[in-house]
Amino acid sequence: MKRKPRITQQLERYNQRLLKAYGPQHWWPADSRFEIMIGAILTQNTAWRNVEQAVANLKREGLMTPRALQRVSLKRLAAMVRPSGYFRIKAGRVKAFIRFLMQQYKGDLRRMFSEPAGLLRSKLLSVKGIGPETADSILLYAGGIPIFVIDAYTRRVLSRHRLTTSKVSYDRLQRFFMDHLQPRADLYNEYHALLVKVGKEHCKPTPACQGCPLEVYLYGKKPNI
DNA sequence: GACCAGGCACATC
DNA sequence: GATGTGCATGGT
Repeated sequence: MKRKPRITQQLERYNQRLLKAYGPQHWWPADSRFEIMIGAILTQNTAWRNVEQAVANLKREGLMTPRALQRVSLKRLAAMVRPSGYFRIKAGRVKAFIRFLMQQYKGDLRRMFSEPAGLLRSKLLSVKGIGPETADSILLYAGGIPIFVIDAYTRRVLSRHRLTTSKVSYDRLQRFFMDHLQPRADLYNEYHALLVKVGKEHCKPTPACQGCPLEVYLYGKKPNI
């Protein structure tokens, strides 16, 4: 059996360390695929606890369905998502996504996710307010499609460990993971969630590396990309 | 009060 | 392609 490339071994070692330290994260926390997609928009550059309040508002008001969100006024929607910040922007983004979902797939998620993944990704990216991270979160966490999600934590953890440079592009960093790991949705799901976890615990802007499960000897010397 | 949080669009060079 | 700015709430 062929020996695995060094980077693959290193990325797998990181995953094993994090899994051992924190256990499965069971992402995405939501009651439905639709709720995951709305949450993906609302959590843009925002702490998840704030999103929880906005999501709770929507559910309490019976708005967590494509039809209901299609009908609700922009003003009322903005009031509902207010706790998640950027509330006027995000209300517009949710509306834009709902328009896309209704026009392209008649609000049917099964129809949406039966599209070829690459085509669906590019269509999602064409919706105003859906960028690479939000699109990939929808594909991976709502669609179960094996695509690696990159976020600010992923960047910070890897660059602090000198696996990558700090300003590597989204697409390159995503390719870095996907070129060296098996294309498995369950693996990508947990790995990304664990990177967020260790980011929250230890890889803050001001490092708190004491007790981090990714110990110092795992640090590389030269960035791979 | 400062800083941060599971981005994105848009203007400008 | 890189860099800068506006968008906004809520917790530490």
